[in-house]
Amino acid sequence: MVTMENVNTHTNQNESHQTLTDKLRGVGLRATRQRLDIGSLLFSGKYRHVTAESLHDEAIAAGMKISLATIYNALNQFTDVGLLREVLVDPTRTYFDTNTSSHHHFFNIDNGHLTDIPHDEINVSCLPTLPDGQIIDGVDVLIRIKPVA
Amino acid sequence: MVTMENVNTHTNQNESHQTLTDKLRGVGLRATRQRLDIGSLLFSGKYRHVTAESLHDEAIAAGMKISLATIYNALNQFTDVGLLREVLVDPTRTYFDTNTSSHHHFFNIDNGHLTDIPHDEINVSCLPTLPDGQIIDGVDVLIRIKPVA
DNA sequence: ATAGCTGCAAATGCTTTGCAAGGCC
DNA sequence: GGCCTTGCAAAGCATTTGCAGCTAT
Repeated sequence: MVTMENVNTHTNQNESHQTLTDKLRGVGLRATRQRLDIGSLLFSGKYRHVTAESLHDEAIAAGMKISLATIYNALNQFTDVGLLREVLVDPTRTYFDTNTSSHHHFFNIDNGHLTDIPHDEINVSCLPTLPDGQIIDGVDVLIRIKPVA
Repeated sequence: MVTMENVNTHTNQNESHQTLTDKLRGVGLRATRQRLDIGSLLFSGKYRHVTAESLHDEAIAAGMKISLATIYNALNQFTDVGLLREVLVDPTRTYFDTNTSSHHHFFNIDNGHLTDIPHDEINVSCLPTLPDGQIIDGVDVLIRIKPVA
């Protein structure tokens, strides 16, 4: 096997990685090269929706060296510590959302594309009483959309 | 409910199977013993939430002879023709709901239990405009609940 | 130094499928 | 009889895990 030297082969990430390092340490995770790499893809500004595979493809395309297993591990760890949020839309795969605040989604059932709906643009009046001894953990609204046939 | 006898000729079976037979034929499916059996479990009055495995366990416990593969096939066929509805709650398995009308759910994240919320007890004000050329296919509201820690 | 992380491959768990035998119409 | 359905086992997928080697702190 070929041993690669420990040099980042993709561009311009020192300063964003600097911030990411703090972000990761702040939640108790070591700032490894792999976590910094995918963190730079995920937390670069705009909110994103990814699957393990889409993120892996993207990382590989960007020249990063990271295995799919590590992507899975990182996405789950990021979710555990609140850096990401899982979105339930497709029973066959798991979507992760970099927007962890309370908001909802459009899901295009035709192409699998997810779009955010700002929290204040949806109003859910929840009249029903909860089963006894239960409290609300969260509310998810998914609006499935499709092309005008 | 217990099957009284093993009728295997063209003789009439019990009357709930009689109704089911029509129901199945009405959607273009042959009234096979297996489909009638699980239909009797699913459409016996009250609305139900099942997974392929839970329904299989139940069928076996009721003395029915049916394979898990056939359960999967039947649940998918029933869903295709509108006799069932898929509910997205758990990325690791598929839930089916015998209530196909517009309504929402409580999902107890502690034990995986699903509860219906009548349609008129939830009000979703949908202000956001849809992406161009798209129409709404459906709206799902999932309220995740948990025990009072 | 050492506890934690990575990556590969194998394992897992749910779901689907190929195909021969059997059942419904 | 002909075509659809069933059931088994095998395949398929997304995801997780065991473990040896590597790395961050």
